[in-house]
Amino acid sequence: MFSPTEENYLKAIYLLTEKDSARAVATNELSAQMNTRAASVTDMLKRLADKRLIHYKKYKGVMLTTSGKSQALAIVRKHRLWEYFLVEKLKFQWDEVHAVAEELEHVKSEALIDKLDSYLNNPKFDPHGDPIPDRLGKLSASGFKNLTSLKVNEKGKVAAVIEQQPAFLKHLDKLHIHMSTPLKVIEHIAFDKSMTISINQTATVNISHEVAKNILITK
Amino acid sequence: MFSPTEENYLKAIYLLTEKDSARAVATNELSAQMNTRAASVTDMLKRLADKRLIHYKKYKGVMLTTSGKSQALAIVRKHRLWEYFLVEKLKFQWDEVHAVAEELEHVKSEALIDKLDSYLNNPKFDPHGDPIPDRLGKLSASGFKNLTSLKVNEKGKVAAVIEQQPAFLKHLDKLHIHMSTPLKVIEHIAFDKSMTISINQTATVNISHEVAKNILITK
DNA sequence: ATTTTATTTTAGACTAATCTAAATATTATT
DNA sequence: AATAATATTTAGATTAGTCTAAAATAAAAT
Repeated sequence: MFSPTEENYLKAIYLLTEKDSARAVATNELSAQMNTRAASVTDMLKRLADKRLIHYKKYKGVMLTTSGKSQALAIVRKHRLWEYFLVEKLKFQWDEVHAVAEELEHVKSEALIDKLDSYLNNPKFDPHGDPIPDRLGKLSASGFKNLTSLKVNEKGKVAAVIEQQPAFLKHLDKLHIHMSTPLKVIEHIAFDKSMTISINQTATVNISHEVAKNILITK
Repeated sequence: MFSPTEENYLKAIYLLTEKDSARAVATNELSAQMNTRAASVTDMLKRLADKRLIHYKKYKGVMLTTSGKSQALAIVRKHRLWEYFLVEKLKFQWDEVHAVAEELEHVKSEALIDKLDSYLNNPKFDPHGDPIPDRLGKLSASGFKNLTSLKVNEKGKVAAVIEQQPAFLKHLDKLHIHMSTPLKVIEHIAFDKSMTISINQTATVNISHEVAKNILITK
């Protein structure tokens, strides 16, 4: 159907607009996300536009068509299901699974993914808290808040993380912050936007804005 | 490390010489196995020879080097472990798994395969009865006999099948011949080399030489 | 409203893997 | 041993995906 490279471009466009699917993605944004040169992106955008997977106007950036979005969701579904499998069944750490899932997501078999989904009991969120689209591309609405938006004394549990680099995830491990860990805001430091929080009612630490903005919270 | 295509050529050479690793594989044999033209095979053989994965003399065919063989065994290991996973855990039929495993075998992660191996409790044979190499490339010796070599009244159980095309496997399903099914030879028909056998002490049927030679038997 | 800077696109080239058609080797047959 | 048939290799082309360098466009700054 589509090559792994085409799939990766579609996925990248989707992920860059996951929060705001109306906006256009710039060529340079994509080249950064894909680790390629802008010229290569332009080449690929022409091909994807020919296949009616994206809306593309020269110099104006790119958006997914309905068909492109449903393709992208299918790939994201595969990626997140495999991540869930790797952590739940094969006992990988949550910071180790991304690279492997990048490869597994391109294996082409509807039956494989549907059977994997059943085998895992149709999980709704992957190990990083990201929603897993169902066969039809539907996402469970999360209603998560960003940690930075909580007021002093507000509490919540870790529901998801945005950044998924191993370096970031290992940092959270060191702080004993995991999925479902209870957090409470002690203080916002205006000077550097950092926050003091209590973790699991035991430790109290200061975390940078950079870290806080990558943590999503639920009740 | 190696491209999926390079891996496929190594695997093909290995499988063609699994019974007799001393013999050379001809270009045309490989082109048939890989569904490509002989000219493409020649191109690839030059590349594999440059990488010291095969011994190659123009017009004289090809053999794996020690390094090529250990690469090939690693790929065969992945293929057969994934087949086992697909049948045992995801409940695929044994005739459905080959194509999917062809893709999964190229996913590059030592950790993935080792963890999968443990998760499956280090199986020694795949769903078709073929031995699964261990991490070091070692195979469990099977000592299976070909069904065609059994004498009248000799008994045994199905231990493996050679041909793995869905059409063949479905034919066996129809005859209720599966892994471990007890068989007994009733008669050899000299005229067409077919055999009459009893299956599971219930049915008695005649099977062609073509079918019989693809079934391996153990006690 | 120009000019400068940044972004994006085009032009042309490269590699891996494939193909067809033609040339060359090997093997089999008379 | 010469010839015919088969197998293999070479030559040259093609496609996907990438690159660098240069040209074109858009956005920002004066």
